[in-house]
Amino acid sequence: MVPVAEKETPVTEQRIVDAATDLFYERGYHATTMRDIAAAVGIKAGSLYNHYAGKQEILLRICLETSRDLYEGAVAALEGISEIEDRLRAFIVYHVTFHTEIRKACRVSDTQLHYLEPKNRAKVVEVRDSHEKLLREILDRGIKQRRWRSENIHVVAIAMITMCTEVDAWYRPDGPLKPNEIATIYADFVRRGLGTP
Amino acid sequence: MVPVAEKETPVTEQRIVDAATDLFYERGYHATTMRDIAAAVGIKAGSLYNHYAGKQEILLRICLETSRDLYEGAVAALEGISEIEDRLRAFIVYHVTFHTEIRKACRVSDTQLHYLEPKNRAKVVEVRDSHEKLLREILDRGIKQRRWRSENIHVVAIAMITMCTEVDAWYRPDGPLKPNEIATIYADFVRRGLGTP
Amino acid sequence: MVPVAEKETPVTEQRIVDAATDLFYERGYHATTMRDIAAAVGIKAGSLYNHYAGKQEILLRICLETSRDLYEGAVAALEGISEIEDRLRAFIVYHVTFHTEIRKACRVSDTQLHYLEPKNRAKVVEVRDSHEKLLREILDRGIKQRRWRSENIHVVAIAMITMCTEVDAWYRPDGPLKPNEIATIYADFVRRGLGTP
Amino acid sequence: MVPVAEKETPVTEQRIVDAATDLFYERGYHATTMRDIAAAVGIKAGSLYNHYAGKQEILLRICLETSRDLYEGAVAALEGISEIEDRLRAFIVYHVTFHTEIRKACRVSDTQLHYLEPKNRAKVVEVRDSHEKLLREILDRGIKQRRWRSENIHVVAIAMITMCTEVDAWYRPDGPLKPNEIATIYADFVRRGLGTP
DNA sequence: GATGAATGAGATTTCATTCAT
DNA sequence: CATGAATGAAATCTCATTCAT
Repeated sequence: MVPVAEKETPVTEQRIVDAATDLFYERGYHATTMRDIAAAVGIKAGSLYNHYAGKQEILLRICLETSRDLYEGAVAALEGISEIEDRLRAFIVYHVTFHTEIRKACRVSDTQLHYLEPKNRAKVVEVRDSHEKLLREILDRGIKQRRWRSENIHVVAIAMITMCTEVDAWYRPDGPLKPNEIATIYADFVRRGLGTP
Repeated sequence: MVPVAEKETPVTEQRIVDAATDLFYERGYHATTMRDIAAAVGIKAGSLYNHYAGKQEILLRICLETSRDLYEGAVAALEGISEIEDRLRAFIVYHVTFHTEIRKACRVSDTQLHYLEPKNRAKVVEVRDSHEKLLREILDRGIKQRRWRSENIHVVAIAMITMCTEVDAWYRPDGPLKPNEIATIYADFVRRGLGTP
Repeated sequence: MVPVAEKETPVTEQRIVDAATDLFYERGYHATTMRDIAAAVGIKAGSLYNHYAGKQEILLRICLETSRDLYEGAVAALEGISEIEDRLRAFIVYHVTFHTEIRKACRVSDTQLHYLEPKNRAKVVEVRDSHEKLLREILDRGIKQRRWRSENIHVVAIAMITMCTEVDAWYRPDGPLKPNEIATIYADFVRRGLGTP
Repeated sequence: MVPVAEKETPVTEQRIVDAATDLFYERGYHATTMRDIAAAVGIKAGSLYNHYAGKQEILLRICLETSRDLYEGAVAALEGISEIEDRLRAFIVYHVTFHTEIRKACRVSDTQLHYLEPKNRAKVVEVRDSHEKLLREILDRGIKQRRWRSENIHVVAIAMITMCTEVDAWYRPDGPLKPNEIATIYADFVRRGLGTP
């Protein structure tokens, strides 16, 4: 009846994913039942299957979408930045911000990933590999330019990225610090940690 | 028949815990069945109940023992060290080493903790609080002595400890670096990261 | 718009029945879903209910139509034939031919019959009774005329008709024999089998 | 406590198979639920899985056991009989008797066979092929000895065996004829039907 | 101590059917 | 007429746990 029929987003699909994200975050994949998800959406369990083939597919969508958003956002965040230390900082700031802003989806995507069947997991891992490559390229370039200590850079890289990722484990939106403040603190910490040879 | 019956180690109890640790590590608490555990030990599911009251109790034992070992080991590692930077370094080195050496138990203890019933979880959290207090004391003292930047030290502290803990997510015993080498790298990174005001 | 609107064949109804026949034949009534049938027709499950009241009704139509066709065809095939052995032969030839030519519908009608609710099944059974009566009359008349061995004629009758019916279990249109060739072989076999006293 | 501990037959397994046979016979495989079977045995549905991996396995056991018994019994029934017509008669008599005596298992084994998954079905089909070979050998030998009409012997063979098999569709233990009486009638019918060239 | 069998509670999934659009 | 979404009932199967032996 309303004239401006906008592109009708499949709203139920989204509500299911949102509900599932919350529940997987709080209870974990296996401890969350289809009934739980359905109840959170306000439908009956069987109705979920009109939208997703099963529980796996819901988890897959969460993990895949989150990973893609993370990757594509990182690419965009680095665009146009050429100075290597700036690139590293941009990467970290984006990473930390992302993990605080949609922290539940991030946390689910990280901690429940290995409950995906191998085939599905592979799809997600592929995206994540692309993402990790972004960081590695930055670090490698920095090493070539002799900006940082190069010994054990791989270990340090893992430590650093882990630290930034795990922000989703403790950040709370009602805490005293805003996402980008935290991001700055992390970026500073990392820069100092990397030192200069 | 012979009197010299030494303290009979409850060997089956230990084998059950070991098997459960491996399985919880690989599949998670909910995806691991009592039959899985029993099969790994070489007995039947019903027999597990001769040793533990149930699945919860097995997880509880893993989490509690691991947390206690971590805490008590940290206390011991700090003993006799007074200089504040040395204490921090000792704490980190011990923390990282511990998380690499018994990484599966550590990982289970971290990631499966919230599948413990509240009462049981509380027991573990108590120990972990004691452990965290150790670090906080070190940091607080360091700040008083103006050794490090004090702004946002809480955030940095969390970042740091998280990073050291998560070593259990990627460390593999057949990798190129020994636990204490990794520990050193981490300690160095942290020291630089903390900087000086 | 044009007046010549001929008798609009309810084409979808027929396509549904045809698809259902194939599926019931291959998977059985219970293993076939409304979605399967709909997909085979090229519509969605809900649309089936614009044509049939439900799955039962589809099966009912298959069984009832097939039984009626069989019965009415048999009556027609016997028309004008008076000699008793000729009548038996005509009955068998028609029976075998019918069961080869529309073998899937016949097979469904036979093997899935008892998945009809009692009331529906009764409708089909009524038609089948009429059909069986045709054969019994032929046999009884033949016995009166002392054409065949009369001992155990009932058992033999069942054996015979069963044999002719079950042709739908193995006949394939691309086999070496045509329906009426098979029918002849069967008729000959039966005539010899019945023997003469 | 009782001394003469005989070999304890896995009685529950057998009772499950027996109950399932009755139910599959009456309602078909898909219309029979695990609960139905369990109730008939007097246990709960879940307990069935202590004995069989699933519904399939129960059906498989019924089909496989019945087919094997049929085959091995036929081999035994033919043993020591060399005259070709006697062999055919012995085969038919055994076949008919078997299908009347354990008619429910036979009927299930025949009509529900194709609800077995391909792999399982193949196991049963293999046994049935051996069985059919027995008949074919008899017929082929008879043809070589010019005992019977040889034209279309394959069609006649199928018709014959079908007829003998389908006895399980109508025989009732409380009917007027005993299994071996029926068997004799059938054998006579077939002998006459085969005729002599 | 170990075991086989039972159980009850529940999980995921399927599916015929309904109905507003 | 067709459809997408919802539903309720049920089905198969899983699993922690109990217990007699």
